[in-house]
Amino acid sequence: MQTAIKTITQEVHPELRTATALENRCRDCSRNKVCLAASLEDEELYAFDSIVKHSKKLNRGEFLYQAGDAFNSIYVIRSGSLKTFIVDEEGREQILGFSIQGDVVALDGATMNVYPTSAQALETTHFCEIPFSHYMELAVKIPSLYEKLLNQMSHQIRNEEEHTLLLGTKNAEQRLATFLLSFSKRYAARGFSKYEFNLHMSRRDIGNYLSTAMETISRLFSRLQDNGLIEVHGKLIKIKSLDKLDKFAST
Amino acid sequence: MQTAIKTITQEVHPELRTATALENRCRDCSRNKVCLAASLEDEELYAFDSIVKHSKKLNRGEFLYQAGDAFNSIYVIRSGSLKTFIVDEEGREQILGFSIQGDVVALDGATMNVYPTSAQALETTHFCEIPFSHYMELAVKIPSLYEKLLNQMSHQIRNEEEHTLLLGTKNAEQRLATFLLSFSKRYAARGFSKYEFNLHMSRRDIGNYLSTAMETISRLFSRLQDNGLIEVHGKLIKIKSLDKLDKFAST
DNA sequence: TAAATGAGTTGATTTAAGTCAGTTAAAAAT
DNA sequence: ATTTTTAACTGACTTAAATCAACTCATTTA
Repeated sequence: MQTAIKTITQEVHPELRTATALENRCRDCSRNKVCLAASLEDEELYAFDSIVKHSKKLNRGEFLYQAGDAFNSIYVIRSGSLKTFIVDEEGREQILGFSIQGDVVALDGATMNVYPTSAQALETTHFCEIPFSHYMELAVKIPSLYEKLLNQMSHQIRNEEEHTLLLGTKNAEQRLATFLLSFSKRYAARGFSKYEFNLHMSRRDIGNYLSTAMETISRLFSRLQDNGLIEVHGKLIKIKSLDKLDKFAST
Repeated sequence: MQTAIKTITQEVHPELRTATALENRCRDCSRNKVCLAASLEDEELYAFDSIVKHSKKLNRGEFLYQAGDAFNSIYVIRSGSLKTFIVDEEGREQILGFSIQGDVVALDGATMNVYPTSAQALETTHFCEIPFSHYMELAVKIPSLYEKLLNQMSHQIRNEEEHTLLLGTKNAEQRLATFLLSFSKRYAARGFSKYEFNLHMSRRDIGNYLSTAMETISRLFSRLQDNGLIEVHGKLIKIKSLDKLDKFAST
């Protein structure tokens, strides 16, 4: 089951993948429809472009920022993935979310002096960095930038609410099924397959996010597989029946 | 234990309490330092004032809005309290938070067509209503209004994150202790006693918010009381030792 | 290429908290 | 005031998931 079958799921859209090297300007970027730059006019896009640093890269395990670091920038993920987490007084880690391509991260730090949480790459990950003070200066001239940010933030609030709903109303199996469905939807929304994808985080991370012991996560993956709902090949997950998984998730 | 000793805790600041009837304008409002109106110049405050409806009132159990209602306004609580919650596909309710005086509510609906969650009064509660579209129009002229909103939203994100941390890393007793401490802090920040206050929500609601059965909440109140950390008189809670409660909460 | 380290899986056992049930206390309704 | 209804409390018992432990597989380092 641990056979390292490397999926090519992330590569079904070569124009997205290979574009990375070329896209040093927002106007050329294949993601400028979903990014904070979305729906800006030519001239506005040019101004926006000029405040963005386009080529930040992290390897697996490296931090984008850590709780306590001076807050300067927010980030948009161009490719790859990361986890955001918080550490309590006793040193216990709590994962708050997993961010993938197109997601804006560090919004919880906006309007604070330091990042309140940490963000760590789960694989090689490319970002655009947006210095927040520059963004806010530009927003005075282009109010739609304020609106984009508000939009992103209210969505982030919604995500946190859904996470709370997940933890509060569902048992471990339903939580895992919901987790898988949520990744399926997010990948689909980005043009990738909703039936197979890599979960780059560890089983421990999934368990932490779902408030469930790693061992239980492992057992549940096996059970879902035994029931024919999914196929598990290490980090590669194939969903055999979205419908059935959906029933498992809610009932 | 259930003796209905009505506390006067909420009334230690008569100027705050009695002000309600008089405060039909932001400039006269005792809360204009903490509200979205905070730090506006005279003229700006006047403009802001003109878009606000100041005298919305709900009785216990009445809804401020329900999930699915058309989104129009955000609200600031002038006095009283409410719970916000979400209902899942199966009809299970999940309480997301409790809001008290000075809190801004409905931010998760901003930038959506309908409220994604519901808000219900826990007692007689007074609000200012702020039509969102008017707010956004005014913000184009007064960019600091955008910043206030962003500020409120990032704080809301932080609150949700802390809630997730609470649910994910602490056992039932620590969760309840943390819950009490959080109310203590919030009341203190508003000029009320940090040692005694009314929890206007039911034990069931507390349990729901903390992902803990109502019966367990009841037992834990008794236990904390037996250990001399708090005194419980129905909904009135007196904290006997903040220090000890703090140790209970984190260790 | 062997050893070491870490991630993941599976089984056995324990436990924190849930559920069920009965009682008491407080509000609400008559 | 008295009854009815609802909320809160407490005890007995059950259970979902955690913990503990042993093992496998994969990846990294020597």
